[in-house]
Amino acid sequence: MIWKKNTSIDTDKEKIEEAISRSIDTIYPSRDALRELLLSGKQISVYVGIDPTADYVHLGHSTNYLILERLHKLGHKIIVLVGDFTAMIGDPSDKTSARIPLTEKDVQKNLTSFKQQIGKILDFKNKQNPIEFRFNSEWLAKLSLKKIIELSSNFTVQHMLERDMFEKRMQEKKPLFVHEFFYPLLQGYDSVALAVDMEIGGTDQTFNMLAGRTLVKRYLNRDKFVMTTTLLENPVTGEKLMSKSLGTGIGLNESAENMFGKIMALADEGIEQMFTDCTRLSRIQIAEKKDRLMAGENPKNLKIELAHEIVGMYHGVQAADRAQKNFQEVFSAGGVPENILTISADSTKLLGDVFVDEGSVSSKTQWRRLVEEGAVVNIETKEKILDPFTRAHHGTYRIGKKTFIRIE
RNA sequence: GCGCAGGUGGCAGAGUGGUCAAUUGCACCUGACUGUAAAUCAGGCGCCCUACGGGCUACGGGGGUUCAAAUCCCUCCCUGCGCACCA
Repeated sequence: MIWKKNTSIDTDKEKIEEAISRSIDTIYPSRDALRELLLSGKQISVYVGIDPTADYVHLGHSTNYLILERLHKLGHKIIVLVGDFTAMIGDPSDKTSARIPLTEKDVQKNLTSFKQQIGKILDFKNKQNPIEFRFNSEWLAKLSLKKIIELSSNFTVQHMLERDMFEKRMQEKKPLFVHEFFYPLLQGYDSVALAVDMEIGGTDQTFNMLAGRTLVKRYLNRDKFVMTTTLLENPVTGEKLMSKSLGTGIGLNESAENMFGKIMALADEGIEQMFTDCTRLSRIQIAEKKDRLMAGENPKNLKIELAHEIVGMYHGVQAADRAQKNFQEVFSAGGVPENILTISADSTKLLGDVFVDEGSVSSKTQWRRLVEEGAVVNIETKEKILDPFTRAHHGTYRIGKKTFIRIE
């Protein structure tokens, strides 16, 4: 890969500071060293790895891309590495991650969706300094057993076992498979193959990224920087905030209305972190928000601004305006959303069957429960549905708090 | 290879012949309260049946014993621990 050496590198102090101080947990070897490198005017290459087994990108991931965006704007080289080969092993950091061989088609499909979502943050159209996409199967699939053995010889079993996840599983006497040791090894080798200057990832990736640092030092005799970013968590319970398995994630491709609503449902305590990690507001602007909170302003206002800001990033300002208006009308004032699912049915059918067939209700038993709980209301007549065998008359229905369906 | 202990619902983890569709915690759903906050409280949480009742499918896979099995027996698969191996 050849790129122009004279790509202009921005060494603006404040911009650099913004890029290396925000949403960051730790920088290895040190923040000072990184600052110095960025101030030197040299172009560095930075990569972030993505998992091609799913096309789910949520607000927690956006943190990394916002940092990459800042670095990209400073003129640095950005590489997105698609872990199509490592996906076959499954990252031990996340025990739910799939260990399935993906077809090329799956990968391409997920990648297209990924680009579409991340494209709202990163500028994939920049021609002067294009963002590069690489696949680690390119080099990992070709590794010989000889090379693999050699790679393994860079780490001791004790070193591997130091990893939190492994240590914990040892202690809990849970299975720990040999092939799982290869994950950090192979991810580490990615850094060598790409010959990058820095890798960015969540704190859960620390071990894997540091393995890369070790290998880069051995094979390329260079210092690879590792930047770990903070994970969004519930400040009260410490629970991961954006968890697929816990169902708390806010996906980047969700509708403006859903996204707005989910952000409003987050705990107040997380407002500041959300502004820092998920928006482009400057540190100064965020400090102002914080001051208002401290001064006793209703957190709801700040949260609305947060939701508006974030929805605006992914759906545009107009959609954010609409989502806000919609939110205030529907939930604050008890109205009905503008765009609701409309299905046609006639009264020869039972209302419950219509909803189950449509998918809003998971089963007839569940439907019966919902009716018994008083969760189903015909909004037009303001009447609760009390009989599970009510026929599907025309009208607008609300099931629970969030589901609205109109029958024509 | 040998021995011992295990494999239960989305996860964790009880239950060791009928009262088990399976205690409990987390997650989830609904209601109350609210700012659709969060926290809290109450209820629910396999599926089907116009149901204070009935049926079907489920406790790693397969087979068996029994009127009756998640629970007992056989077998296969998987995991942990210990021994052996490490000259």
